[in-house]
Amino acid sequence: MKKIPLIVIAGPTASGKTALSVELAARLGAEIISADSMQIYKEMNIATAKPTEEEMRGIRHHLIDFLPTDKPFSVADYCELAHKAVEDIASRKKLPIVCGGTGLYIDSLTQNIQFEKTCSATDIRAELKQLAEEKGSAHLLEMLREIDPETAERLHENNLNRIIRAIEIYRTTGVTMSEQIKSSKLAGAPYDTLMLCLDYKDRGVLYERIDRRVDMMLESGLVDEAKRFASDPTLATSRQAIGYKELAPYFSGDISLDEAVGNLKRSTRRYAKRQLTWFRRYENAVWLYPDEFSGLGALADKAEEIIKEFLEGGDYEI
RNA sequence: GCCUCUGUAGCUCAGUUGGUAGAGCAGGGGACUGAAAAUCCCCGUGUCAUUGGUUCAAUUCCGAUCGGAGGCA
Repeated sequence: MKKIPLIVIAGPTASGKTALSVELAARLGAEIISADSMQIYKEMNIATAKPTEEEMRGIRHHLIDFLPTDKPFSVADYCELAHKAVEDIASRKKLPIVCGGTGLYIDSLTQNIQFEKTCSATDIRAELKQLAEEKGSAHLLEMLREIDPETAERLHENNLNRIIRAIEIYRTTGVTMSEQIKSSKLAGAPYDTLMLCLDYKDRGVLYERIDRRVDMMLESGLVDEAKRFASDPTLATSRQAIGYKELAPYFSGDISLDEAVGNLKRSTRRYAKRQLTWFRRYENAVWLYPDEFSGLGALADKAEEIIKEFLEGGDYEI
């Protein structure tokens, strides 16, 4: 059976993914599927740098701006929706472009990771967290060792979130994490994927873009937006967004706005670095460096050339 | 002009009673399978301002020079 071709545009925050993906979609008649764990939420517009109507230039975008901020969401949910979106786009003979900075989402989609059916496990999570506070995270790691020694071996004692998650998986599904990982790979890759990654030859240029973008967010009203989300403890996921949690200490009067903005820029830089670390392990990725091109047009020319070459090699009905 | 203090990592500063140096922050690298913008791990060679002297040995002691800060005129 013929596979669906999938173009992925990945890169750190503020690298110019949105502009490039829209330009390419316009040229190729494609549609865009976002792979961004925060742009999924409604109302969180400024901090997430969600593309505006103007920036989308009439290109159809999937999986942005659809979820209420109090709703939890997970990779499994993302994969379910994203696979549907890919099928939908392909059925209309259009090219799907996945664009985003959430590496976990990109990998789970392109590698077709299978997730066990399970409901939310917030009660188990809370119980384990309580236990960790009483007996320490080393104790939880030992508990995990009893259940799943292979996973316990890979996890660092301090990485409590992961330890809890591994125990949680076993308790809710009866399958250990290492078993789940093994079986999740059996399905194989469902798409022919072309991975385009953005980075800057000069890291300083990326960091300047980040600083500038944060300043623009502030001018657009980031402080007001953050006020609505930063101090609401019921918003488990959405309030973790970079841009909200850094401003929270300013709202509580603990630090000045200048200091909070400095922290926000630093958090964004560190995030960009983590994203690059994730993408660097892609073996077949084609890397593009915007600071080596004269502008968006030239960058898109190059990307378009690579994509066309890729599509010609596959005899697709797109 | 005189006096005092000061010059060590990108920044703020420790330190070596003389045997060429280490913290915090910044920064860099890495991991990643249901919270992932989350979570976690690892990484410190730098003309110790310049220059002359004392010494087996000077970043450390002494002198001069050049920066910086403060005080007195």
